[in-house]
Amino acid sequence: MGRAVRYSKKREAVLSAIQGTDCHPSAEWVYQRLKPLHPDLSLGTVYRNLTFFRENGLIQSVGVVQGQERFDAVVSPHSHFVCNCCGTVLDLPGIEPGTDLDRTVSRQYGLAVQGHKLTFYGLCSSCANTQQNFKEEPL
Amino acid sequence: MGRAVRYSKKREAVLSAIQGTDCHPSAEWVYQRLKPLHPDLSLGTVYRNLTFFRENGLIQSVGVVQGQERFDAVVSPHSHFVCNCCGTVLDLPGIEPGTDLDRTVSRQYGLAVQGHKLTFYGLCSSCANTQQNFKEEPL
DNA sequence: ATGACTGCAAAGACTTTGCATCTTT
DNA sequence: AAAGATGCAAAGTCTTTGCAGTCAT
Repeated sequence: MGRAVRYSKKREAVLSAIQGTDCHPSAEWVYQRLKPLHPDLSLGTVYRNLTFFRENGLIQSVGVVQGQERFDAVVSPHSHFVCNCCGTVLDLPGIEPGTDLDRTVSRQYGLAVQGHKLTFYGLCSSCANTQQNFKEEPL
Repeated sequence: MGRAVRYSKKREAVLSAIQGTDCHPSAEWVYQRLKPLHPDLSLGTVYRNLTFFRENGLIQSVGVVQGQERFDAVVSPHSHFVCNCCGTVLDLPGIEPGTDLDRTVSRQYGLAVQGHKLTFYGLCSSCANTQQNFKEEPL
């Protein structure tokens, strides 16, 4: 039988932190966020719990953005937008690739498809404005 | 004016290595591949050239797979499949999300979309067989 | 009591970078 | 000769892990 799982205040806090934000946080973000409330929290614990939650399907990875893995507490299918400039990650509800594309790929290529990620890249509004300013006031 | 770019044997070799395979290599793979032919090649040079090529649009990043960034010399739009078990990356030509989805996202969310990545995850044929064997012969 | 969870710090893995040297132009 | 490219090794980041102590059941 599988290993028993016990309650822990830190674990609960880590999950709440992720579920309570829409910024698709990194491990470091969660750590910084919880450190004031849990002064003895360690970064290792954050990593261990993120792995635990992902393996148990409570959160999913959005992928690695600018060197840091980002997580999402929303596990229902939806796409993301990543700002190439500041690394902000946004949800794009309603944006999905063609219907049942997983099955299409599975059949067409004979692969055991388990899921997919659709991620858009570009500049968020804020960074787009900054870039514009640079254009208007070249060095 | 921009900085001049000069020819270099190593740079050419790095690009050829990527263009000459469909395995979507990592920096380490390129390094190991070229080391016998260029005994004085350094890993730093591989990284510097990969960055150079990506910034100049000669290659693109497929994303980080099992901790290593993977590259693709095919920069025309196409999707990928990543094996969650062995990390193999496959091209999926012909698989694309809905027509002009970039523009749809751009309009619907007011974002400056520059592109997207559509990646499927699952088990490749080889790993799927292995998993099956495990099922058939449980511990 | 048992064994899961944690803090701490060391180790690991991947990537970047400073500087002297070599190469291209 | 000027400036870009490289080798080497050190440093930088992010993440994982071993171990002893703590906490939940």
